[in-house]
Amino acid sequence: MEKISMSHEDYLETIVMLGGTTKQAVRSVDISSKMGVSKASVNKAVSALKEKHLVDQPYYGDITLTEEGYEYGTSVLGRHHLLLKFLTEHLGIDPETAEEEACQMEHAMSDESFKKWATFIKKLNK
Amino acid sequence: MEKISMSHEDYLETIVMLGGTTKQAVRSVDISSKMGVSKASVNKAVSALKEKHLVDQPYYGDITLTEEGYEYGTSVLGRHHLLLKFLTEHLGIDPETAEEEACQMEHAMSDESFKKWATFIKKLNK
DNA sequence: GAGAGAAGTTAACCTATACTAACATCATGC
DNA sequence: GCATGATGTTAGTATAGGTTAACTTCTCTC
Repeated sequence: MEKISMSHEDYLETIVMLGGTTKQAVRSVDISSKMGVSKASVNKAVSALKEKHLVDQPYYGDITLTEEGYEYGTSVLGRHHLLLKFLTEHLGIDPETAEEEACQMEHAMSDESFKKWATFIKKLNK
Repeated sequence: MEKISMSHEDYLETIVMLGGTTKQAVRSVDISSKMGVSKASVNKAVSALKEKHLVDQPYYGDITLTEEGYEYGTSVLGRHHLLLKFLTEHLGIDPETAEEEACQMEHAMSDESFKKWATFIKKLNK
């Protein structure tokens, strides 16, 4: 899986958060309001993600994920949840701050490292 | 302390890594080679940091940090070391990967959170 | 089925950050 | 003390990611 920019990772993650899959479509305007960016920005990002075959979207139509896009978005969201859990439950950081920090940190974690994080956190819970 | 961009944080951090303080000057070309960016990029970034009173530099002269710049750079470097230690020693991530990931994550940690991280890691070592 | 408002698109623009190339200044060896 | 190579500066360019404003298309209600 080719690495994409943090910004593009955020778009994929948001689409998954909104329930997007290869079947379930998501509206541009919902991405826009969820992320707090303009409709134009979503349009631009989605066009780029189309080029990379990570999302599909017909002209003036709703957005679905490709297999690869779904996998990518899901993995980003997984890292997000893991980090959020760690920051709040184990470090005691307040939820809003943890949310922000997880949002940044999730982009800096490789698949390899994710596994190690997961193992570590599992052990902590025992 | 006003928050600056990740890129500018990297420049301050690098200056501290190279031994820069309020007294000890650092050369532009050394920042350039350490960071792997062009001399022109260093010049631009340093100019911006001068405007923010985080570094000092006379025309064609070497770079020193202001009190505030030193404090900022030191704190970024501290977060870097903490994360690197955690990623390598506790998660078992290999040093190169850990270095890269710490480099990204360090920008997503507030002072508040840093303290919590430090406390947590101290406990792990007991 | 036509009009109005919501949603999507496009064009033009802005900022941050990088680059290269050309130029200016410094500093060292002879 | 001056030429040359190293260092610093500036100008012009590119790309990524965002914006607003104007336009197109869709959809829902009557």
